[in-house]
Amino acid sequence: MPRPSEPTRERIVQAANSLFYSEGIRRVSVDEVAAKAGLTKRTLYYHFKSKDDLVAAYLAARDQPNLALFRKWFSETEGGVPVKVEAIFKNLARSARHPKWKGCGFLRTSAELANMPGHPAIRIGAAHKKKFEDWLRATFAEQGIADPLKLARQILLLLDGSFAVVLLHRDASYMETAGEAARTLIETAMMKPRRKRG
Amino acid sequence: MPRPSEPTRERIVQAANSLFYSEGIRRVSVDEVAAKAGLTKRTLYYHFKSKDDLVAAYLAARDQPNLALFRKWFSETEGGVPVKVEAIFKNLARSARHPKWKGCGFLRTSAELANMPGHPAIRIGAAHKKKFEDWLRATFAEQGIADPLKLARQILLLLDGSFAVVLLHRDASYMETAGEAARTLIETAMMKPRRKRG
DNA sequence: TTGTGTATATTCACTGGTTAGTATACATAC
DNA sequence: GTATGTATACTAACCAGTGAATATACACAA
Repeated sequence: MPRPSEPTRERIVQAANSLFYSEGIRRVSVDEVAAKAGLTKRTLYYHFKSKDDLVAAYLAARDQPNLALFRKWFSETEGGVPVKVEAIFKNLARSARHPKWKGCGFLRTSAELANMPGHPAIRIGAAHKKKFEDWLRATFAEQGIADPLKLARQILLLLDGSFAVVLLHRDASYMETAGEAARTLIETAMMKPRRKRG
Repeated sequence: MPRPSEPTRERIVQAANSLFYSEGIRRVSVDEVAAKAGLTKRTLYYHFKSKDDLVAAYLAARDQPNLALFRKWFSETEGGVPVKVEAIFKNLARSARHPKWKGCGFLRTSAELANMPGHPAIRIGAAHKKKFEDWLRATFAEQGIADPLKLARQILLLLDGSFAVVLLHRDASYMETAGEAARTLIETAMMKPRRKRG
């Protein structure tokens, strides 16, 4: 049944997403992913050439939705940039309190595959974080902040730090603490040598 | 050969440390650890009741040495607290440039075992980070900083964020960026409502 | 000094289960 | 009648944990 041909691959990626994210990549077998998608392993291997390929597809599918969510949280918040960025952390804290939350899929994958530095999935994760960093950098540059890249990286460090710390302690309040730090850093940067305005 | 009885267990933990850190917990088999320690799997299971037990011992062995290193980097640096804390990040960046560096063992373990929230190894990791946080908090409290716990957590977030980001991008300069952010946050906190002095 | 028992420490060989990936055949659509 | 897509059944390797036996050190009795 070739059918529209896309739903199958899509279903596999969704099953992979659900299982890899909640159980870990090495913990989940290809058979389990196939079963969750409602088909056989052999069919899965028709659509993906290897488990590594499937892992890469799993992360690639998380890239745009994640970025869109951050942008949405930013733009739907009233106020200046410091407050809008802090809102991302507050929303993230709310997500992190959900029992099914298990940290950042990109970071957990890079931790699990730390012995395979060139792995495609790690490249996808790195590109994802670079996109976020660049979006922040552009946002800060619009504000006339002196070194927008440095500030963007500092915010990214706080964000990824909160993913790691909250996963370890299962205490989402660290995310709000990170948000405060982010706001402080942005405010400090905006006070200094402004060229445009805030 | 009972012998002093300690070197064997010690050798096993060191072998586990080397393999789990560089390859990942789920990637390394108990047989591999035993082989690296120069004995049989059955002997390993005489000293440890399960692989989970061995994983916990692996992290427990990293706890004190890691903390001692941070304290050493702090105390051997000349200057005020902001500079001394920044020195931790600079030293960490130097470590991270070593090819065998693979991030923070505690964080990587919590990422790999994210589906087992109560795992003993995760508890050990959480306790380790709490010790570091508390040492920072005490240090900041001595400086008369208004909310030393909050500041300590913000520094911790930057530290763990740099572990995660540097592992993903393999770019240790993020650690120096995190150090600058830490210094900024500490300086900002010290400027405000000081009670003692710096 | 010699024999004997017991706790400690180690090995060999095995079990039962899992896993990534494949050879082959079958079905459907156009 | 060929492309696409799916399933059955298999391989070869790996892996956590165990059963049974053995070796050593040492305490104590003869």
